[in-house]
Amino acid sequence: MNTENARAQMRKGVLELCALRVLGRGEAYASGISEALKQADLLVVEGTLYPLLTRMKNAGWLEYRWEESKSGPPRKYYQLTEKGRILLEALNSEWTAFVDAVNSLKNS
Amino acid sequence: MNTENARAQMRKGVLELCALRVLGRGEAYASGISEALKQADLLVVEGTLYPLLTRMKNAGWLEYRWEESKSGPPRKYYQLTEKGRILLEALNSEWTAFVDAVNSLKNS
DNA sequence: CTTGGTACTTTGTTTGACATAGTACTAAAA
DNA sequence: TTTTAGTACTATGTCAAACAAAGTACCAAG
Repeated sequence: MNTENARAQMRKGVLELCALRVLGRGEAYASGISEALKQADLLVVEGTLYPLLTRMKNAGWLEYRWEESKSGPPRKYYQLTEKGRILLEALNSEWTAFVDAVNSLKNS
Repeated sequence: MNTENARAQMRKGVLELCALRVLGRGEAYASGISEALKQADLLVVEGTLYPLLTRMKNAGWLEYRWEESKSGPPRKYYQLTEKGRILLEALNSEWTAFVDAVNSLKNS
């Protein structure tokens, strides 16, 4: 096992939070979100991101609109719903508590 | 979806790190590790912890010795191997980088 | 009208946590 | 002695979700 694998494992647990955080900045489409995660060294592949967005949309956290593109097929621009915004706040709190919990194991 | 579920998801990605951190303090057996994780609000169930320890032992990160108990069957006391200690250091670094990465998504 | 690039979709595989039941050992109660 | 309760470890099956890979659709440039 390499540590690359370890980061992949860690990533899994917070993918939703990460995607929501990106969308918290404003609407975006899949490739844009993917790009933002890549910038943060939290790369995910298509086969993960698209189903994730669909799940979150079905859960009522996101909604989308189609927008034409000059360089290819139309894009689905996602944005947070009110419900999604509330969830994001809750997940942010969870994340902080979680990080503290893991860090508390470090010593002693 | 409740946020309790969210924490469960987050937990999954770092279970190995958490178990290794507990063992970094000194040898321990399954119930002791479970107790330590519970203290940190990172509870895992038997069906998760035992297979995890076995996987890590098979990977060469842990070894164990049997010790008799006055109140029940003998216990497997696990401890880090040299390989496990090196991995723990690497995972600690990964963890820090990972937390930074997720936090970098928070604003802008 | 074919080629290349982009965007989204679909299907199958794999991994690992979890639930549950089962085995084994000890000590104390009936 | 036999039964019961508590503790520790093991084994089996299920499920969710990330991932891999192939497919569909749209556009523009050659």
